[in-house]
Amino acid sequence: MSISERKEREKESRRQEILKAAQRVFFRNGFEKTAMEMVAEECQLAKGTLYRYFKSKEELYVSLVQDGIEILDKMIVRELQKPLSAEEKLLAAVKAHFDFTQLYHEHFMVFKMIDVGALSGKVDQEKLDAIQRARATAFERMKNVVAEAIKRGEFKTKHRPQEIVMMLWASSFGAIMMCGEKCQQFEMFKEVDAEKFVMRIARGLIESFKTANVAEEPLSHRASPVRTKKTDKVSEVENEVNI
Amino acid sequence: MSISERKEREKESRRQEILKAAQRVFFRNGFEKTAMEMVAEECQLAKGTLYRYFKSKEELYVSLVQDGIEILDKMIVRELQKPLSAEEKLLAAVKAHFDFTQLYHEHFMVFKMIDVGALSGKVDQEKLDAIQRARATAFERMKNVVAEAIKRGEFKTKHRPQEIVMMLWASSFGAIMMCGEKCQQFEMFKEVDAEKFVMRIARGLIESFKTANVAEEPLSHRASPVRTKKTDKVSEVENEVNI
Amino acid sequence: MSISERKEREKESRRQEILKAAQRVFFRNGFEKTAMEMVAEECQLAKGTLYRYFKSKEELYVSLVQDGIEILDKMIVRELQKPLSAEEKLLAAVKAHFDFTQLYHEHFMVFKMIDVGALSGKVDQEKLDAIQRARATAFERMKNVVAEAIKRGEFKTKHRPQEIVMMLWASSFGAIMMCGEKCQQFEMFKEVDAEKFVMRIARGLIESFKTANVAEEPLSHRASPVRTKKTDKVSEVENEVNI
Amino acid sequence: MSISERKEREKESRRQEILKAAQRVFFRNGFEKTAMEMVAEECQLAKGTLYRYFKSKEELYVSLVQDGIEILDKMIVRELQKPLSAEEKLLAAVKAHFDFTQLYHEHFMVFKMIDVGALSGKVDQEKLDAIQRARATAFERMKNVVAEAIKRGEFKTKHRPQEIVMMLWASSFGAIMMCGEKCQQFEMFKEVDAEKFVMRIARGLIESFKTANVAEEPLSHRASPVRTKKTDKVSEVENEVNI
DNA sequence: TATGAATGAGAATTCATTCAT
DNA sequence: AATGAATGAATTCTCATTCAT
Repeated sequence: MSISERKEREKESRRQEILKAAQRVFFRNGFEKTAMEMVAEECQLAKGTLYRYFKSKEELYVSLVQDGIEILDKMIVRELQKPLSAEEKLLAAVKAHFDFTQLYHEHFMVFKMIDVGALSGKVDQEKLDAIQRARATAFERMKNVVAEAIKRGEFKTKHRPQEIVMMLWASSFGAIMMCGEKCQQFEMFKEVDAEKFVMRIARGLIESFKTANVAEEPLSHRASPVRTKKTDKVSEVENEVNI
Repeated sequence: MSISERKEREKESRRQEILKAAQRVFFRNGFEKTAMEMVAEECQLAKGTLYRYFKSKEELYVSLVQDGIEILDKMIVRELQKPLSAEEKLLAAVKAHFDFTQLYHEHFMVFKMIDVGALSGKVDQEKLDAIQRARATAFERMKNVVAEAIKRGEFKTKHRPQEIVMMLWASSFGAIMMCGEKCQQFEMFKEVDAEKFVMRIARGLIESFKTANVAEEPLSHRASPVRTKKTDKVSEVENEVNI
Repeated sequence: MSISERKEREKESRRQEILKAAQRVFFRNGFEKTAMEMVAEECQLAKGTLYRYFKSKEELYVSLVQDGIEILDKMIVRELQKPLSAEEKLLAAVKAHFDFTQLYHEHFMVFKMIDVGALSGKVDQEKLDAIQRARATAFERMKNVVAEAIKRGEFKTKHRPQEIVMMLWASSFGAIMMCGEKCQQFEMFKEVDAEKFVMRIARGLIESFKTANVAEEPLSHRASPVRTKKTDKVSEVENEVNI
Repeated sequence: MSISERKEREKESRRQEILKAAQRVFFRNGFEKTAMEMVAEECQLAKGTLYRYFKSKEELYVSLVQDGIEILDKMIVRELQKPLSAEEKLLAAVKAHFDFTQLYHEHFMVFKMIDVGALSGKVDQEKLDAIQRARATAFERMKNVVAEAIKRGEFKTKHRPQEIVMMLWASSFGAIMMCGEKCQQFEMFKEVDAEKFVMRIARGLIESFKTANVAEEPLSHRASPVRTKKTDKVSEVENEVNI
């Protein structure tokens, strides 16, 4: 067995090497601007070899994501298992999310591309669904933490636990994204300490769940879309704005 | 003069037509998957003609972004000019940001996708700078609103006005993005009313600027980077996580 | 109009040029061994240009066939319209078929590949069907000739007209193929005069339709397949044969 | 010796296994669309192993052909040895040819597809010569049968024995091919009983060798090629045809 | 002897950009 | 100014063959 075992392990380790290289290259250039040739060069292999391990460029890319999700999930779950208050747990989870993005910067880039929808159509929906499911796990745990906090009276919010987690997640995500190196939207974000920035937002938000200061209305049931004047004519837009 | 004037106006209007078409197509397909041919078809012009108005695909794309930013900027500034409290103004600004994304969905898509890094060299730096400047305007106005609020004691935060705005902006951005149709990350975001969701986050955050409940530490001067153990070896990562 | 007309004509003539070049190259090398690059070189165009006229290698190839069928069809129909006896008409049709294969050698190659099944799966079935239909026309006319000959007593055969034409066609086809330059099955075929060879077979066969010498049984309704001992084991085969 | 003998036998049997597998796969997909990997899988061996037995893909393919030819040859010769009239022998030979194509369908497929020209350089000339020689054997015997028939007055033809066999062979080949499952040329061939169809043609042709009804001119020495107007200009062709 | 990982030349196709008309 | 035919570099993916183990 040891012989086939060793081969198996070698094969896996080669797979990992490719993933590592792919990470670096995809990160530097983005999905579209990365050629398989570049990945091959990065890991000192021939182009064809990549296809022994991943059946297409997309598959390679998505594998990156799957690996990443598992890591993120573990990092968050680990925090949630610690004996802390709900607030502390949630903050720890946000911190884990943040740490993940810093430690595994490249993985985060890949997430972002998915979130931005840049991959839909390019990859088997099946595979994307699998990622969705994997991603939901950490989310589920956080929901439980919130549910208990509400039950215990630690949180006074009228929102459903799921909504609480969504708010936390969405704002952290935005914060992390804005502070990212590649995000060129605003120069000024370069000046802040990303971690503190993210955590401050989370704390602020959580505070609003503990007190009953903020007027809360139900968030679900997407009432009526604001988007009444859907238009794509630039000129009309201009007028509208100027009035 | 009237003859050259008319020509000028015609030229501009043709430019706008191209931009409109480009918007639609870039939105539908993303930057990479959009061929100039497609844009040409969409606006019933020949491919070659596009190059009379925009010197490259990238330039066309960036012009789209610039237009969008200007619109967004105007929408925000308009709100800030209204006679409201600081909190109300900020909420109105967030609302304007949200409305923009709904009204000018395509423009927002284009924003999200932009990776300015990939454009340098392909687009005049001048143009890129113009975008940065445009983006900064609304931001600046919001900063002023916050500065006054702090001065008046409406906000009790220790953070600098700029940081307040950044927090607001980042979390709104994250919220809007997560609720976007193309965002594949979590199904559950489809269930919420995007506007209420975004505004609830903003209100929660602003609340934390008004009270002094949240422990605040300086955000700026990225003290020491968290990212000490930068690594790209997936296997090591596993270990790290499991301990 | 003359301007767009001229352009139209130029476009068509360019298309024809490509077809001509493709014919030569596909003939020299066969479908699989022909690279688009080679076709491009042959007609002094860039690779990409080919794709303006034919959307894929297969499409280019099949277009060759379609053109060829039309020509063949015309050649045969022309013969059938002459005021001749049934026998003479059929012989003239066979001769036309033969002439076609000599004059448009390349086209014939393409037919052969279709007949051999080398294309199925590679080209839209729809397109192949269109070819079938086109091909059936000449056949239909020949059937009518035979039908009349039988009615008039010129032919004494008990077979249906369709079967007569099939026999004639099949044996001519085999003869033409065997005499083909590329057919390496037998050296000796190089020694005969292809035309005489083909015509001699046709005459012999037709003779057997005129006299009632040959025992004729119904050809239709594929009775029971001979293939009882289907096997693909080479070794068993050997044994079977040796006994 | 027994040990090296056993080895030898094992080696040969392994070779046969590979051939069997190759047959199946080449038949299913054709030469070009068959990857060595597929053959390897089919016979549960590693790709590299195939190269111990056949020095290239082409060589493997040609070996298949060679095997097939030998089988066909044996089948025909067996018939010719029976105590029958010349006509009966020839018909039996045609029947054997037909049976071969039904029994060893895959082999026949391989025959049909072979384009020996494409193989020169990739396969030992020696091997190609062996094939030519193998093919000639059955042919030679049939020639002898015909020669005797002519001498005995059973056949009244003026053609040389070789030509008679060629005619028989070519028309049978065409008939068999047209009735083949993969032949896309004409739907109608599906309706006939292939065996009866082939045999009817053969009988008709042989009949014309027995009587002196058909005007016979020498077939050999390809007098003057018909193909005088060799052209590859499609447009000229059109004109030619329409006149 | 058998394996199967690695190779790298090569093929089809796309598309931004140019330029003659 | 507008056109759209032509270009050819670039990209993804395949697969026959080799070779270290």
